Amino acid sequence: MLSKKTKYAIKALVILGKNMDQPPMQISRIAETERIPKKFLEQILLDLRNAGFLYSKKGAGGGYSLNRDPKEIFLVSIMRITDGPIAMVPCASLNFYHKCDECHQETTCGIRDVFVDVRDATLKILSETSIADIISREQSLIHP
Amino acid sequence: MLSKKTKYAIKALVILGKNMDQPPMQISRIAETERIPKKFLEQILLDLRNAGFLYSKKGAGGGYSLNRDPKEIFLVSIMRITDGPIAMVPCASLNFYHKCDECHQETTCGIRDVFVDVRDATLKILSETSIADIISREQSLIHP
DNA sequence: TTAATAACCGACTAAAATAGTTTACTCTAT
DNA sequence: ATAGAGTAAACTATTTTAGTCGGTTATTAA
Ligand code: FES
Ligand code: FES
Repeated sequence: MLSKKTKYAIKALVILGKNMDQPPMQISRIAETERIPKKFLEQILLDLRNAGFLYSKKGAGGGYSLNRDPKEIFLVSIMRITDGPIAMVPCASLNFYHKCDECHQETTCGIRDVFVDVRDATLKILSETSIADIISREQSLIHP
Repeated sequence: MLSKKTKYAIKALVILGKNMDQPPMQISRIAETERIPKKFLEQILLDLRNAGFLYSKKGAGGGYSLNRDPKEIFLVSIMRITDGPIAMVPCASLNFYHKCDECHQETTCGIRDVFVDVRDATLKILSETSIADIISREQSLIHP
């Protein structure tokens, strides 16, 4: 299951993606419109900022805005920041690899072999889908 | 991440799949060979039995064996028993659907739209891969 | 028929991950 | 100066996962 953290992150980025040409938006405003606990969202946006996705400005009139084109922010990158690995077994993870403590020898593990395929299929979609894509998918769903 | 429960379930079914023509195998033997906590494995095998995948026999000389062809036991069915939903968001689950409490209207949700695609890709692999496939993949990995 | 074996069952506990909250600090515009 | 708004670390609560415990029931073999 996707964590709430990841879901909130995507929602925040989508809102900021629709806010591109306007002045920065405050955490409290995002939190209110999406009904996300403010302090929790604060942590999440900070992570995204430290990862380079967001620009932030302190003080009056400050807030957050996207630091790059929403077409270039892909779900896979967000999920790696908020949830960590994409793969369902640690031994199949590209960015968070570690040995499975339950399996004796990973090179001949049939489970790993299957879940590498699952990872590839998932990764293909998540690394092709951007915040801009989510926004345009929502548009298509509203006006079919 | 795949739970240990699911991983243990697959491992147990693989062992039993290799044991098809022999007398039933005891929990304790499976637990020892795969280093799975016995009492935990007991629960898991019981679930698989109640779902109709295993045959069990009590008393001396008893144990567990597969109740059907390993070619007909697919990962998707096992995972649904041990972990529940395949989809990463509840609103995209076929067998364990429920509303997302974070999203206002599911019909126009862009996140859901993407994760339905992810579910389909995952589901395709998991519903095509059987215990027999895992066994033969392991053979291929051992003798390339 | 009794003892041993092995699955069955429900309730309990421990540990880890997730989802937050609290408190205090720093920067910026007015 | 002061109010607005992000930064940061530490703390707490809740939920999920991963087990454990103690006893019951069915089957076989001596
Ligand atoms: S080695 Fe990772 S699943 Fe077996
Ligand atoms: S409705 Fe389920 S992710 Fe939005």
